[in-house]
Amino acid sequence: MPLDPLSSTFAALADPTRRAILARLALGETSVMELAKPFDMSLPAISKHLKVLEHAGLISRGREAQWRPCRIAPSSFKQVDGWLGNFRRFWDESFNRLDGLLEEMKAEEAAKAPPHTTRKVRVKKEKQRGRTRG
Amino acid sequence: MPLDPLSSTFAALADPTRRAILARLALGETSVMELAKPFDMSLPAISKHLKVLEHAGLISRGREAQWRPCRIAPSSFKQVDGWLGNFRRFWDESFNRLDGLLEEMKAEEAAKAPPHTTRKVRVKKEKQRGRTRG
DNA sequence: CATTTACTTAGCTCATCGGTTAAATAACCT
DNA sequence: AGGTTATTTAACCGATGAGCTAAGTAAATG
Repeated sequence: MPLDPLSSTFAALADPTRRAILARLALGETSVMELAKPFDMSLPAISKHLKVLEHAGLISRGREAQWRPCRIAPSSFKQVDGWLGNFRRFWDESFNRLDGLLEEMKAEEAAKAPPHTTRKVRVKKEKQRGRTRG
Repeated sequence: MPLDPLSSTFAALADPTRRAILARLALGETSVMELAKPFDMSLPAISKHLKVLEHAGLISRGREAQWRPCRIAPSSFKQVDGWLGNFRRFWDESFNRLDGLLEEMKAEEAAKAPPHTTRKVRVKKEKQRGRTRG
């Protein structure tokens, strides 16, 4: 019984070899041989890893003569990011819209009031770092 | 030999029960009993899942009388998000620089109307993080 | 056609994982 | 103290996962 897509994807990402393969592929499409080079591991092992990555939707594979070039496939990454988004507010303080609005209001206010509010402004800027929606 | 932190975290996320637990915890801190309720599963099983989540740095646990309240812990989420960031350009079109510049230009153009002094800053941040609200 | 190159499949081992039940621990409540 | 409630630990089991070697497939090349 196959796992749900998100589970397969996370499972695929839970292996350092596979993450290293993805990191290499982020630099561009390449062959299995090329991908295998950095690892002290048999070729079949790499082949399995690629199968796992493919099944997880993290890579796709083409055919060029005897080579099977691999490349990053976006969709599963996107899904992981989407899932992670449900929790973003826990670490990205400025993610929350209310927070964002508040910060903005403070900024507006601080923009009028000069020097003694500097500290507050700096705090605000730090919180705002990473705020991407609004 | 324990896995590297990122591997443990991804491994922890690769289970639907554990992701459901996290989803519940996103609504707020709660007890093991409460967390176990939705699942057709023994309590020890849940206890194990929580141990995995804790070891993965995804939750932390307190002590209140006989309860061990669980809550989301931000750090590992953050790390996952950070790792994912290396690949964001593959699915988030507005992440890449050219696109970002384009967005900025558009924003500048559209800036005739709205009365925000902080506008420019916000656009810039958006470009940096590469995420815009669609 | 035979060989080389690039991979994949098959079959094995061993460790880990997700689940179980039964028993242990811990704190509260008569 | 004795019991109830909340949770963990122990011991086990079947399935899966990551690695191996050896053999199989597929396409270019001598």
